[in-house]
Amino acid sequence: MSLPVDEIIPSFLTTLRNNPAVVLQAPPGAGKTTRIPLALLAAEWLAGRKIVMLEPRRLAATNAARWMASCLGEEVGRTVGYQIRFDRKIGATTRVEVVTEGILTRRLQHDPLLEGVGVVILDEFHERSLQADLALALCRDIQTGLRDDLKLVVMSATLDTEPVAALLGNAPVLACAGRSFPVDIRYGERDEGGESAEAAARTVHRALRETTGDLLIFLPGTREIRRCERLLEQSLPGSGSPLIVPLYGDLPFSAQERAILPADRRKVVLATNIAETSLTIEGVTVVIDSGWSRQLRFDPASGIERLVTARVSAASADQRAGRAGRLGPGTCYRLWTEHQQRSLLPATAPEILATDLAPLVLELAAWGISDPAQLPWLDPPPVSAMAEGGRLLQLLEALDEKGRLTPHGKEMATFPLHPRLAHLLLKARERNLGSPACDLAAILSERDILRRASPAGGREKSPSDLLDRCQLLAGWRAGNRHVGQVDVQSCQVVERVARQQRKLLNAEPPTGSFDAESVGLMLAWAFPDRIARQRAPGSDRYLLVNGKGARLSDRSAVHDEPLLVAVNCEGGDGGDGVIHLASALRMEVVQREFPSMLSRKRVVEWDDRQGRVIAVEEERFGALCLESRPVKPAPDEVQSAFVRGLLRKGGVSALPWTPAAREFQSRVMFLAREYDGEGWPDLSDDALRDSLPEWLERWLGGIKSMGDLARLDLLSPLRGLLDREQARRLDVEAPPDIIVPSGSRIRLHYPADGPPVLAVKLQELFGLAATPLVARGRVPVVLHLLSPAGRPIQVTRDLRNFWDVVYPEVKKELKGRYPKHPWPDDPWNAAPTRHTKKRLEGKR
DNA sequence: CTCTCCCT
Repeated sequence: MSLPVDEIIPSFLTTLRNNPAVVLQAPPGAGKTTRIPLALLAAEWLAGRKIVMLEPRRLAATNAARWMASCLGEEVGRTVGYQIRFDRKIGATTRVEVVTEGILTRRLQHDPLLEGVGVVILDEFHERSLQADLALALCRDIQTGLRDDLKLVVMSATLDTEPVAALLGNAPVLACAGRSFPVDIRYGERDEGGESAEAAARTVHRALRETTGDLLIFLPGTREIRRCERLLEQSLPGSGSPLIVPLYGDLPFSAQERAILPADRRKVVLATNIAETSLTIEGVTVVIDSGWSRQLRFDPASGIERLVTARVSAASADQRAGRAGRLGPGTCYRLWTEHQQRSLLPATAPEILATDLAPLVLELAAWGISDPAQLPWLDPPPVSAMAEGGRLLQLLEALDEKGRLTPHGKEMATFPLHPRLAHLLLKARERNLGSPACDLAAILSERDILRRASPAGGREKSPSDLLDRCQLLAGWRAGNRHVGQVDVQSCQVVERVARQQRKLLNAEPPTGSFDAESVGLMLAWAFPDRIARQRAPGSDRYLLVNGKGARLSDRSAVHDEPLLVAVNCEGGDGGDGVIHLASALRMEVVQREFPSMLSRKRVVEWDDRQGRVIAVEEERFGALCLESRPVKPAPDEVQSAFVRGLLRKGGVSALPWTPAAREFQSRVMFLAREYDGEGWPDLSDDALRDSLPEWLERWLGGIKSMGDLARLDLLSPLRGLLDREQARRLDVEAPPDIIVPSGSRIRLHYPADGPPVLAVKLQELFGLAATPLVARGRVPVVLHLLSPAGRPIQVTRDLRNFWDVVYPEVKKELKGRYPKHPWPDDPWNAAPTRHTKKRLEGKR
């Protein structure tokens, strides 16, 4: 059978012979995965050296190897073999080795010269997995270093090939056509927003009318799949209706098979991204794409990942649409508009830009590199995520304080596990906890063995979600049939991983006995940055070591633990994160196991609730306070804590202001305005707040509570802000009051801006011609002239003019309204008074 | 109101 790629094979072989690297761009169905390695097998210039091909998935690796072997009429493991985790079919005569990503990385680390290998092929490179990017960087490093005879082939379906060709020293690019059928793309008429399940269900009805063949619906996650499934079951008639089948990674194998294999009637498959690349479904001619998928985001600040529902990229949408054109012409309904299509990102961000890079930092350190700029990258690993990865590796003792690989880190790098779990195993070995650690690490690294089906609630409380799972695994191993809570398939996978680790660690066979304390300890080794302290007794809110907040999920069996390890923690959108899996941790264990991370801190603080200064010495673990005991504070500590508390509470307005103190303040502020630049202190509230410790602290001796403070005379500290000369001038130039002609002493009011105000009954000023002056005679006061009842009559700064012009006008009306008071025709020569006529006469 | 997918 001939395939499209056959046409370019001769030119591919000569180009690769003459160049160190070639980029091959070919869409799915071109036949590159099987034809290229077989073609190289015949190339004499390879002189019998091996061909290693990288595949992103195990199934793809074994299928490719089996197909090539059958093309040669051989069994797998003779000329063509493969190696994936737990399965190796490679013999002495094998020349084509198909391997998955982790295998290639281990092999490169173990054999950095790639002895006996002539070509490395990176298949499906457009998927841009972290491991593939790393493999390319390391292979190119080998090629430009010690092995200039090594050939590299990058095969890609949709990637724009220029950047990778440039990275490989302007490698030639060969392209060939694919073999797929046209797909009719039908855009939606409006933006469906986030309601993808509803929109998808409606479109299923439409597609069932308009098309034939099976339907594949892409939805972001299980929640939407379940919702869409319910909607369709309610709206489709029972008999003759199509088969509705969900498909996602957490489903047991048998349920996945039901979705993939042909059915006896029309089929509607509701799937996640799993159907985009990993699984191919027989008989699909119609695709409905919601346009959304769940994507992982990594927050370098907290080292925590979170899943978001985001728009797919244009490349992803094309890949999804292509799923309808494998058998014959197909149809794809896109639940977004043609207009929105233009705003899609061209491609999904490569994994290296969006994930935890601690494993990458360890691989690079093992390769002998501390600065990633020493290697070629299509997208350099982000500096912040690399730094966070380095910090974590230091916590895990894999790197020393200078970022160099330690012997412990070197051993960690040999384990097929995340560095957290490799560290857990090595620490556990020292403590004779090897076998339980292997179980724990296996559970943490594989899919959850606990069945998710049961709704929230109904689960027993437990000190540890992980202790529960370890015990369930032990029960399954012992053949307990009542373990309906576990997924048998997941247990088998976990057991295989655990067995591999026991072998690597030289650990005892599993005993099945676990205790909460050692599970907590082991988890604290692996997740020292996820230790969390309960905010208050009984609360489900926690504070993590890194200072971030998190809330215990209802799905966790852990409840009301003062200290725990937040093993699976999902970052929140600014607010609290969610802890999905947790394990209790004993205080003494932290104190014993992490002495270098503990610190003591004396805290003297104002406590609002108790209304007094409290002093404690805290034992801290990062941002967490593990223990605090009361201490006796020094007087100066109390005072500064008090001031800080005051400032927090409400600034200077929280001080015990009296009218006299406020008046003093405003008088000084008046003079400071009048004599700007002559050294008067700024007594505004803002300035007082900023200098609170300096001017108030020494007056706080013996004050321990708000009650004590209320008895403080604020005038004294405020007076302390003036020097002797200023105090003298204040009394003269901004007097608190003025004696008016009637003999009354009247308060002057000093407003925040403008001149002072004298509010006085006008009769008390009879005979006075000149407006009173302050500030060495510079500033006339503002007179608020009042009626006998204290009502305002006139505001003026020109008293003479008032008597001459205004008084004659208003006198008549005042006389009518206040007949008992004197209203002389000649105010210049009348006696000033605050009394009525009668009293004046009586007095006389 | 739950966790997309893949790999040593």
